[in-house]
Amino acid sequence: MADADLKMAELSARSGVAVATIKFYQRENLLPAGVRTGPNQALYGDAHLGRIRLIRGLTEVGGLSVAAARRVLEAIDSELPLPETFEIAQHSVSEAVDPTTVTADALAHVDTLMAGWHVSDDNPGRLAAAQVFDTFTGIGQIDAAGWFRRYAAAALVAAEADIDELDARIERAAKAEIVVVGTVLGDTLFSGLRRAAQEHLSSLRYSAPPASEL
Amino acid sequence: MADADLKMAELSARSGVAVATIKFYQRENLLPAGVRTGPNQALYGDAHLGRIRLIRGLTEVGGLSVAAARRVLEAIDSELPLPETFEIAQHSVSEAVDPTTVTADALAHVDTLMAGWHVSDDNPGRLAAAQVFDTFTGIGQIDAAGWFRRYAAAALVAAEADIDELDARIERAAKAEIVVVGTVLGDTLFSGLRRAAQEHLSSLRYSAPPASEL
DNA sequence: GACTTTCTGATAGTTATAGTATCAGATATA
DNA sequence: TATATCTGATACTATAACTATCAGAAAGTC
Repeated sequence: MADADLKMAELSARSGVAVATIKFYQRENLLPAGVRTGPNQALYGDAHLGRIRLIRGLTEVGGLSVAAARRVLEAIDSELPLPETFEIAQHSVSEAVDPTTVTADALAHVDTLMAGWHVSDDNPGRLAAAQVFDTFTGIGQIDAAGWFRRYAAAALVAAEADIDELDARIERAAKAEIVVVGTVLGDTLFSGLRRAAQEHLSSLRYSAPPASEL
Repeated sequence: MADADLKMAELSARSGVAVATIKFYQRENLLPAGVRTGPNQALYGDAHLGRIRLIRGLTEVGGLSVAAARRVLEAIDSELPLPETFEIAQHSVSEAVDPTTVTADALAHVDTLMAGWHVSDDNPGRLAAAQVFDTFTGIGQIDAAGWFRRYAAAALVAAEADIDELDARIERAAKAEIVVVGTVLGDTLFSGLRRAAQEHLSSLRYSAPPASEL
């Protein structure tokens, strides 16, 4: 597919994003400038269209702020080693948790869930999970049915899928993009599928099955 | 534990939330007024402290907006049947997806993942998952290692844990709270644990294990 | 019992985010 | 030639989530 040579108005029409918003993304360094053909003319290609779609996916679907989207896009564009790209993506999907605000008890419980896992003490996910534990117990709830342990099992399944999907890519650019997209959109995908699964399981458990299934 | 009879300054100190912010939550109907002891005096109890902790958990840990937090708190306080409370919680954790913006292809793929599940066509999670699929394919990525299918399996594990945790409660108030907290904080918990699992698995796969483990 | 502190609800102001809108000049198109 | 469209720069807007100030009134302190 050859480059489409789009003008700004066409780029806007095809992406469904307003011209002023595209200019805003350029100002914010999320989107490179077009190919200049004069002091006030420029052309855009399929790469720009794809980038706009990625930006909207990260912000609208993934819930990233524009600032966070800029950080992960820079990580994709850079020639950083993959583990660094991974780390930037991980830090961008949620705010950093101040380690002093979580209790030692919560961290101990989370570490029990992750027994046998090789996870560094300052892994942001470990702290976030501990924060959930503190909130849970802080409002007087207890984990009566192994909720935390079973979420750890689910997380392991998803993380295996993430790593396998990464392994299926050969080029660095593709790997970097899947790291970012998988990290950011994985949370959205999971929460959507979990909501569907909740409806399924609660209808199974609390409703009488239709006669045809008896 | 008897009611603590806190004044505003003490409530603020114990919760770690500024007085002006607590007043803001009262204005916004997230937090009930205290027990009046005069035209410009009032006392607060443990219930207020717990409610503030719940508000902060929903907003800071769960990422809910104040408006969304108000909706789920109202659902907890109401005498609505549990399925309705569930639905309000589900709709509050993420923005509604316009069904006309997702492709039929994406919906078909998502429905394949959920084969055998009893899920209504307008389940918000089904639409959110389809939106992720569209974003994924829209930037030219393909699902090379069964990423979507494996996420569906993980979601089922988590949803089972959710339902079992709900079943472990007897009183309506406790059930309503766990429905909301589980729905809202479940996403945060999963994403944290997934990030930890990613570090674990990538260290397993890409680093030489220490000599002691050989 | 005077004096200082703290309380109340009401109102107004602040900061950050994510765009939108307008403009002046220059270029493309009919 | 006339109209439409482009460029970058600048200014404006809307919303969210607080945060600050204020005028009484009550509480605590000596």
